[in-house]
Amino acid sequence: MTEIRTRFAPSPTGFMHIGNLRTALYCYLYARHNNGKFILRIEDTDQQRQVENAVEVIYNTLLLSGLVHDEGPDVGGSYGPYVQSERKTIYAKYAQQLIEKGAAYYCFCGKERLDSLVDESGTRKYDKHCLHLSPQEISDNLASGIPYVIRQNVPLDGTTTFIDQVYGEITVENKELHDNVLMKSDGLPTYNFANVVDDHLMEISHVFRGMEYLSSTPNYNLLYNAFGWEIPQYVHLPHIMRDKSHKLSKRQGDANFEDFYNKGYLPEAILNYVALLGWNPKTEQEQFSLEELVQLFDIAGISKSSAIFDPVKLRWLNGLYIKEMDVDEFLTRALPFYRTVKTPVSIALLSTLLQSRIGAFTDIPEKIAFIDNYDNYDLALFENKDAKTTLDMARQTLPVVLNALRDLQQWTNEAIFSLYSTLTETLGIKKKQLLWIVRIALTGHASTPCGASEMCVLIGKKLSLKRLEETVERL
RNA sequence: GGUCCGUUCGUCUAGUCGGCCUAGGACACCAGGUUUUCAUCCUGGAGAUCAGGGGUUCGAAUCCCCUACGGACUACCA
Repeated sequence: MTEIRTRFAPSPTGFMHIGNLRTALYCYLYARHNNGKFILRIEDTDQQRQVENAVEVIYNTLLLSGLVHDEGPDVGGSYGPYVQSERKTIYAKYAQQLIEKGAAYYCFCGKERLDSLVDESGTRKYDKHCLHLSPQEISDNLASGIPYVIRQNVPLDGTTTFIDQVYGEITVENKELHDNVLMKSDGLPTYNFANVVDDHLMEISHVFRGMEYLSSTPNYNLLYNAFGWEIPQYVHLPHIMRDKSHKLSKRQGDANFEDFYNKGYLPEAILNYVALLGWNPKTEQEQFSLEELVQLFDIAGISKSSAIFDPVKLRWLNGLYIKEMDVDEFLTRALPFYRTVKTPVSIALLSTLLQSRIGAFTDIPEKIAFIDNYDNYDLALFENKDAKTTLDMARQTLPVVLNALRDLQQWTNEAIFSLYSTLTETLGIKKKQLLWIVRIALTGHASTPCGASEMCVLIGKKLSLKRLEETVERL
């Protein structure tokens, strides 16, 4: 059995959006699942659309997400070069072969003539005008330096059939196909040509790509056949949508890997979520490590219909991963987001409090803003229907609590909490009531990611007492 | 316009060769419980007549046909 070889072939035109990432993931999973090779190839044949640093973005994304490639521009391999712009002479050679076989031809038509071919529906189909040029005309044109392209010569009759691993058997009439440009006038190939040559030369066994290529696949097969090459297995993937009728686009900004990463999403969570968008693992499990995904991945589980990207579910999954992180790791990731806090607090405690309460690390500044934001809070907060607390109750309770806390030697959560417990008895109120009142006095907020004793530990004895004094004063 | 592809809860989906589907799970939502408010966690609820219409069949979300809607392609972009 021949080796499984998959390739991720992005063009360096900007960010790595979620759809791209999923294609890379599936390529990776399929290759690893079958002990095959995962190859990275850079498709940079369109010089106009090149974006500075886009290749670095690709490397970085693959690196961060753990999708390690076996061959590629940076790691080498025996099928190189892995950058299309460096394979120029290869394409030229094969294009020549195609011309000799009659499967392609020179075309000297200019823009004006091409535009004149547009029909009433706005479609422009090339009329094979240059196919009928005499050898003499062709060599004259070539000699006089008239710009040219090389076009595929698609048969006028017959049909082309292929089997896609996701969509099944697809048949198209050849007369519906266009004589695509294979080599551009700048000497570089189009995707329509380069992908065929490269996939063959790199011995790619399974071609994973977006389903936008489904309708041009017959063109590619005609090319494979003209060369006498074996056609690879096709795995066309449904699109990931922003909403019911819009594809996720690079322009949208927030749908790319780097942004999510920078917002504090974990690569494992992003990968996990993306894997499940359009693929079903045949279990009801929702959380998977990359290794588990490798184990389970199966083309049969890929769905045919497009999926809408749901940031809410990604967030939930990310929260799950965050809760499972070990404390030190959490602390490291969270630290940069603590900078906004001016009040000195216990970072370790803050982290344990936060870990179960955030869906992404960028939630932190907002979640901890209450620490600094204390002055002149609304005293009406002491009135709570649920706990049945009143302002009066606060007036009587807080001075007692304040005194008791002043005398407390051990400033730990346990000590403080048990102090509260004893005080409820001496004051004759419910624990829930005391805790509510004290927490309000310490935080000035109805809802905080910590309780009345945790807050004391968090901001320390000095500040705790100061805040309580302030509140007693105001009451 | 033409060609190709798709259509199950708001969203991601299960549903292999028609019967166990009075359509299952997850997110989101709602309610209750635990908890030091919040969050976590636990329990429960609501939510799809399977796009619509015709067939085939004893029986269809599952097979066939038509219609509608959505998407892709129709570039010297990939």
